[in-house]
Amino acid sequence: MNKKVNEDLKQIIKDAVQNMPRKNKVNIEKFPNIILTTPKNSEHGHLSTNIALQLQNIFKEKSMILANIIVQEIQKKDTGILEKAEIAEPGFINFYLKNNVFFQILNEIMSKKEQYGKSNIGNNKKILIEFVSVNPTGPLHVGHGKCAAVGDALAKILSKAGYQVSTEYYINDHGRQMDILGKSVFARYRILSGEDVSFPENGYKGDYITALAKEIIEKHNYRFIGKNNTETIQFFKEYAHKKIITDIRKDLVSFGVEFDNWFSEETLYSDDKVRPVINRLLEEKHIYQQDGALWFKSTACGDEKDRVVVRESGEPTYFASDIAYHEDKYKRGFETLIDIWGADHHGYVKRMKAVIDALGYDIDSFQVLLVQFVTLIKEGKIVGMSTRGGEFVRLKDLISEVGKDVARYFFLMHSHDSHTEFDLDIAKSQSMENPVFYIQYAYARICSIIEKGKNEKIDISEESGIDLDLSLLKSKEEIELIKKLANYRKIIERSAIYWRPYLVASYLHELASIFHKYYTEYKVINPDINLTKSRLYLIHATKIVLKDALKLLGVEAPEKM
RNA sequence: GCGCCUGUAGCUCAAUAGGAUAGAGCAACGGACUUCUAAUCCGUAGGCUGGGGGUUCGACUCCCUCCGGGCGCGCCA
Repeated sequence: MNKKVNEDLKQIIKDAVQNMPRKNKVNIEKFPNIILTTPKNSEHGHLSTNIALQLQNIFKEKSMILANIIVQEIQKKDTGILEKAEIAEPGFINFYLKNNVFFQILNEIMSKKEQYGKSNIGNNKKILIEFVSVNPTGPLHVGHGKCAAVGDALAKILSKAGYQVSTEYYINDHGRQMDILGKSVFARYRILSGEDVSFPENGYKGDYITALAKEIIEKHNYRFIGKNNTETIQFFKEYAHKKIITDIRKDLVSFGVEFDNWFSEETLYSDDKVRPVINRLLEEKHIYQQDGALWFKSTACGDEKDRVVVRESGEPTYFASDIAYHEDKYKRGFETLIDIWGADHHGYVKRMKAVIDALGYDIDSFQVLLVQFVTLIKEGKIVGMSTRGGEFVRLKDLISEVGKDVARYFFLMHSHDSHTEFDLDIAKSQSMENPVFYIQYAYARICSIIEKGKNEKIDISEESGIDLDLSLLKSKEEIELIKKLANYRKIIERSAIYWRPYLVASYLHELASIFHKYYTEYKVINPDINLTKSRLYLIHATKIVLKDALKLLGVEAPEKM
């Protein structure tokens, strides 16, 4: 329900509880939070509260009796929004709202347009979401796609919920992995040129490495043969790195994901940001020396063991960069940091939390969202996805097979917390098995009706609400639809608070479902002109919400299908 | 062995943060197009929520325990 109605009703309940006659003369020391829910079962009213159940222990009185007294108290005055209030076992109070409350929601949607559903729970807080951040040693695969979709949708949802959001991709372009990449491509180059050399044991074996080597042969011929020196390796490294990053960026763009910032690990060293923070932590005794290496005391935050930040060789670890990187995030003014990682990195969470603590920031201001693995199903069988062997399905291929919209929706339709299955055959089928088309179809149907209305010279705009007789919208299905539209803001907020983009996805499916039912049952354009106008107004509002929610997920809203 | 995630209809997943009769989609079966797009709608069937204990007005949800699945436990990133 819209905010004002919710607040008003809470106040009404609160007043009623405070004014109610008390048998046991109990004072309410701590007033319980009044919780209003929208019941699943429409027989339980439009809104419901469990306040009487919560109060029964405080008042030492049966909840049904309390509920009864509260309802009597509420009924003493006209609230303007309530049709009636009922009690139900074992002590719920169910509220039925007046119809004009619903009509106001339609007016609100039509006047606010895409601003409808916007919330301010974020309080303009600066929040940084870092996601994907795949090593630039190979192309993106399907598993990364899930992180990308979740991160991107979350950013949009948080922004709608009133946060000041920035997104970032962290490029690990510093450590040994980059050297291995350079050596891998060089080795492939030499093999292709006919040299009898063995491929490095720990090298990257994917076919993209071969493709890179071929590309270099085309551009530079065989001029690197016999020049097995650091300069050559450096060239191969930089070439491969640049090319892979470009491809990653391209794949992400075609997936509808664009970052506000690409942060290079290398710059942490070139700008000398690592050493100072390590020294500081050393002074503050969060880091100590042992066996010739520097160790960070992550056991302070429940980690299994302390972790090395600078090796015996004097070379800093990846972890050292991460300390500096996260400090830098705070220094840039972000109050909340969200990192989205694949579930295989979960062992890293505790040490990072310990870092945040040691740096002196609130441990809860740093949150990690672990995205569980995706199992890809093709023809009923599981498709292998080993990263090193190079036998994974690329995000690029997935997009070209099923399209951006379907791929994104499939990643977003379930909780990031659960291991999901991605069935390629269902995703490809343009049938009713596919929930994306189901939602888009609802949108297209609405567009089609509005178009037909225009052809018959019946046009509806936001101003027309004043002249309309919305009380004509009284069928169960119409009220259901409006109720769902009214719930939009709440879904955004919950989705933002618990970082669950899938709530928006399932909301969309439910909204589409209600619309489809309504569509089948009633004709929007019908002989009664006033009824037609009111119904057009309703579906127009539905269209606005559908489009906005789809936008949050990064899924297109086609006008025709 | 320790840690994180997970176990709900034949399958894929929900369940409003502890709420009312555990719900959707697919698959199965039976219906609905002369009408704004049938990529839709309606109906039938399908459940000891992995097992057992506990907490309370009330548990899929929280706690303990056991069993199963995924992932991780480097001076790799």
